[in-house]
Amino acid sequence: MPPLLTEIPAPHFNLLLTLESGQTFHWHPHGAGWVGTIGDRPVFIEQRKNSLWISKGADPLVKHYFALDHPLEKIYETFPKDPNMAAALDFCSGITVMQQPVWECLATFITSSMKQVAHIRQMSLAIRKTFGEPIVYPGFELHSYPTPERLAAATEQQLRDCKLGFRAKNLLGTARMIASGEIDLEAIRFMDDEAALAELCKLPGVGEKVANCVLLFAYGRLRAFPIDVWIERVLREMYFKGKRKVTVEKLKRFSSEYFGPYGGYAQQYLFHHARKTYRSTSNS
DNA sequence: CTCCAGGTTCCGG
DNA sequence: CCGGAACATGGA
Repeated sequence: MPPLLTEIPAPHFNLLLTLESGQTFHWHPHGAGWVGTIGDRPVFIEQRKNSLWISKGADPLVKHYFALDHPLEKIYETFPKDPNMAAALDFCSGITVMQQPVWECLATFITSSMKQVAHIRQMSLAIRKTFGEPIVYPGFELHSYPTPERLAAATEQQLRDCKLGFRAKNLLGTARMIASGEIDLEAIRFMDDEAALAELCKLPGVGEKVANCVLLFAYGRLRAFPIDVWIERVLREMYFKGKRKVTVEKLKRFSSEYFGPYGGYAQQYLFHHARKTYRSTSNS
């Protein structure tokens, strides 16, 4: 076990569920905990009951990254009271919507289109290893996520070698627009949700779904509601069963109202619940 | 082998 | 405006 750990309180938080909920893709199991990077720092983190034991000095980073200040109990009170939401909450209680570095989150979700979580992880780790800076942690080869400038200087073929396929062109194009200053990720912080969404969608490979993931997982816009294949399935089966001609537009309008001010939380819980229970309950 | 995966973009009607 | 197809790759 790593030396020099600090204990910080984390009531209501569930580290295992949060790391497995498809928000981030680069953490490695280590002993009873995990090793990974937050920004350019190596961090060990392990949960014991209502506490986290983390690398000494990493408190501020960990608290922010895992959003330990989110008032989960109050957030749950805002969820709609229906059987589907109740089942998802029961299954996912303790998951936080994380606050990841913006560029890292954006780049990772650009590579996520039409990919399973396991594949996203492979691509993410390959990009880090190929282009990122080595980060020292005994027993692991950690790397930072490469900057937009670093990826902007890469070739499309180098990115394809990281198994990105057609996504390589999108990630490269986005990295170049950000490195050149054409799009300013920091300026987006000060925009309202609608303007921020539109700005992100100017980037190649970024549509509404990816943009909403970035708004939710990196910009802390907890109302953002990404609709992917899983959520679309859940919405149609749970809330529009048997209805004809339910357009995606209809689903968007419904979910933006129905799930309330913490719609992004509701979405994340519905997503994780559906993904983990689909095969075992729907058919076999 | 076939199907599908935390989509986006472009094209024809 | 709309539905459909192309786009790469690898688990299940």
